[in-house]
Amino acid sequence: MTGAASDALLDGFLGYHIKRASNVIQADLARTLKPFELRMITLSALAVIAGNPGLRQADLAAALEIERPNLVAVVDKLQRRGLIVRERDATDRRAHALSPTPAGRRLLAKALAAVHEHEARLFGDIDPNRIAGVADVMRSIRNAPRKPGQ
Amino acid sequence: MTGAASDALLDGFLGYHIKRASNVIQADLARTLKPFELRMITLSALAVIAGNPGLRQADLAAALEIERPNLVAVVDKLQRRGLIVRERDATDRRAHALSPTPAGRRLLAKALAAVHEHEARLFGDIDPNRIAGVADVMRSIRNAPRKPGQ
DNA sequence: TATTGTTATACTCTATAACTATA
DNA sequence: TATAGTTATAGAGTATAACAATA
Repeated sequence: MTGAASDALLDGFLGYHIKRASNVIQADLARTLKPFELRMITLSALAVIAGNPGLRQADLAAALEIERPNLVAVVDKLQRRGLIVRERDATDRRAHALSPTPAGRRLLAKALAAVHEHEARLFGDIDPNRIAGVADVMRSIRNAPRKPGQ
Repeated sequence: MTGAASDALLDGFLGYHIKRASNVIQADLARTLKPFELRMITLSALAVIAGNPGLRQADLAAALEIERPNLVAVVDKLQRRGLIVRERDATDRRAHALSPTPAGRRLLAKALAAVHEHEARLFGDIDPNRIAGVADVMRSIRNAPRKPGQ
């Protein structure tokens, strides 16, 4: 046997299709964000900080559903680049309040515009109503009951 | 600022929603497949081999769109567990022909049944017509024009 | 006692260059 | 020259345990 192989046994699984599409999107987005020296997670963090100035790292981690330890390097990088400021919370000295700098807001705006172009390239042929429907399904998956860890 | 943070700046991006859902699915699927000692990629490879007995590794890599080097360990593992056989192709001695063993087919059937339960848990509340529509969109994303690498 | 941020660590996933053996 | 499979390697992404400072 040689040539194109069928994935018929996997075709009935939505998770398989989502994973395949997610890989394509991730690879294309990485190239799109490279000129900005941003990655998907760094951009997401910057966007949530810009949309919620003064929030704590724990709230950011919860909003993006990433583990707190994995956020440290991301926030460090944004701070070192002068895109956000990290200040001690006056009322709770354990917490760090995160806010975007003007430079952070400017870079975010440019990067989001590039992501728009990237999505237009990848999703441009798809009916906007279908896209909205897909987004709804993705949101409901996020809220679905999950298997408890052992 | 404390408490739930908004991701409003990211809400308009389909890629963001797909990534978030994909993470949830991946985590739940990993727990589902743990008793079988399979991961998403190992199961996918086994399923494609079972659906295309005798195919070459290069064809398997193309079918799953993963790099050839990353397939080696996956195929090794399946072979060491006696789930597939790897034979030299008679007409092209460079190539390896991959086929499932009876044990491989049995484990695949059990694992696919578990994945069905996992998808019912995650997607059970979603209208089947919408699920089919989402799968269509995911397939079209796979075929979308991509940014060339630098 | 519990929580915030952190360090250390490990495992998985993905990508690239270079090698070997065959064609 | 080109292709199939492999080795080595590096970079991201993700998860868990444990610690210091603070509540």
